[in-house]
Amino acid sequence: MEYRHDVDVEELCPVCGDKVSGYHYGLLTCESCKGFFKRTVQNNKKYICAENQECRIDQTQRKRCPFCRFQKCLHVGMRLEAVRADRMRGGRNKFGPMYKRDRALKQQRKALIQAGGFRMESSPPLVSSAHQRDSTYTAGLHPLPILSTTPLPTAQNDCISYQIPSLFTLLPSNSPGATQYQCTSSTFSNWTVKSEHTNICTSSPDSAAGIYTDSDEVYSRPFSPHGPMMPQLVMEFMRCDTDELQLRNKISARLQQEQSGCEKHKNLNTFSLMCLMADQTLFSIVEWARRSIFFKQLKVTDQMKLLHSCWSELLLLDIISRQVLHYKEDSVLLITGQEVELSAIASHANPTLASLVQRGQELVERLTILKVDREEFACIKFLLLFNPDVKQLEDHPFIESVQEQAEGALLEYTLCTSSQSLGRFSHLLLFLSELRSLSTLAEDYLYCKHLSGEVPCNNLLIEMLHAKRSWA
DNA sequence: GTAGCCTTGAGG
DNA sequence: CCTCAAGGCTAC
Repeated sequence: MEYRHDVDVEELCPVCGDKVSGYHYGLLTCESCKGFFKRTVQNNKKYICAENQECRIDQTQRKRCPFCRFQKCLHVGMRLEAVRADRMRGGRNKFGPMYKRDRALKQQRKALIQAGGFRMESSPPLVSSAHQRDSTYTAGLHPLPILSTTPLPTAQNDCISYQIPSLFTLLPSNSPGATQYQCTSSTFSNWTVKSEHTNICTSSPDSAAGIYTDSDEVYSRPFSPHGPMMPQLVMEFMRCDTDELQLRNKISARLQQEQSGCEKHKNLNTFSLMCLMADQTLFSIVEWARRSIFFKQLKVTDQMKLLHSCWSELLLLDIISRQVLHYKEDSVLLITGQEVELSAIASHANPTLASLVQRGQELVERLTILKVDREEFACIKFLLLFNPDVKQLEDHPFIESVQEQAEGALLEYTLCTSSQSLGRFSHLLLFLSELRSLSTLAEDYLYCKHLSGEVPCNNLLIEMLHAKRSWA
């Protein structure tokens, strides 16, 4: 459509295409999608899709599948946290400045269009590219991307029996309903991809952290019925979390299998065992990401870039959070449930490793004093995963928006739970940057060990170690 | 349950 | 004051 002066720029609802009535919950939407989003979030509605969770949502069909409609609302960037837990009317929220910026950008663009006579379709997205990705709901089939990691090195310590995994094979093939992710050729628009719908509305509680079912009662305060509630997004993050006990059993079984499967394993040293454990934990991290809200909406290429960039941070966070949540002075709790005395580690470690452990332990102690909880760790995981600083992301606006949402959710959560929330919030952000620098050191250490042939050939770990260096 | 219109109230 | 994005109300 050619720009006409009497038609305002882009005034169609990104969810259903109806006429926009203003900014609602983070972006310009129509009145009906505003109401639908509000009802869904306020009443904690659960919908089920009767089809394949890929129903087309437009003005005439939007009533047919609330599940897909809500997924689309989330996908285009409507913000759960903009629905007020206390139901207070009127006033302004924190999105005010964002709306203002967006308006200014739209004005600017309108002026440009008027001046240059540009065609509408070629205009770049302003707030989020997500709605444009969705507006083209069928995917062109394009060649699969080639994994741009260096070839796996030959095993110097070839005692590990399982096949070579690649992050790429872990990501798309195993995700149910996500078979449509394909790399788009550069001649096609970046957002020509069939969107996979997240499943947060119907996700079963058993896939979540076990104890957390799905209601507000998790965080509502008995003494204050209208008081702080668990922010919606934090609830979603918790739903994505891995069940610790299940994971413990799975990894313990896997390690036992590895050890009994091969005679040579009998004398696997502690370091090799730790690497195996890290490798298995990485698998669980990839699985967690794969089933997580927002992440599964990304194209595989972006998923890989994000995971390649933050795997060591997530791994380290996994270890640290376990120590904080089950704090025991002077010992380290492994993912298998075993405890190792800190003094034993110190006596066997070389100076580099000892200093890494020391720094990690300091972080654990600080977080233990802060009493950082599962919910905060869940937010931090998303902050690490959705890192907008990663280079060459195809859907950078979406990833940036998730980062902002996760940060907002964490802030809101600390507001609910702490009397000095700002101090707490900035402590947590500080922790984030310290975790990042520590993970870089740990990664370098591991890479050196790998080069000297001391890391067993547990493939995902090594693939990750190589990936970042080949991306760089 | 949906969606159009109404009321509210902080911020400019 | 006015604006406008929240929540509320209600005919359908």
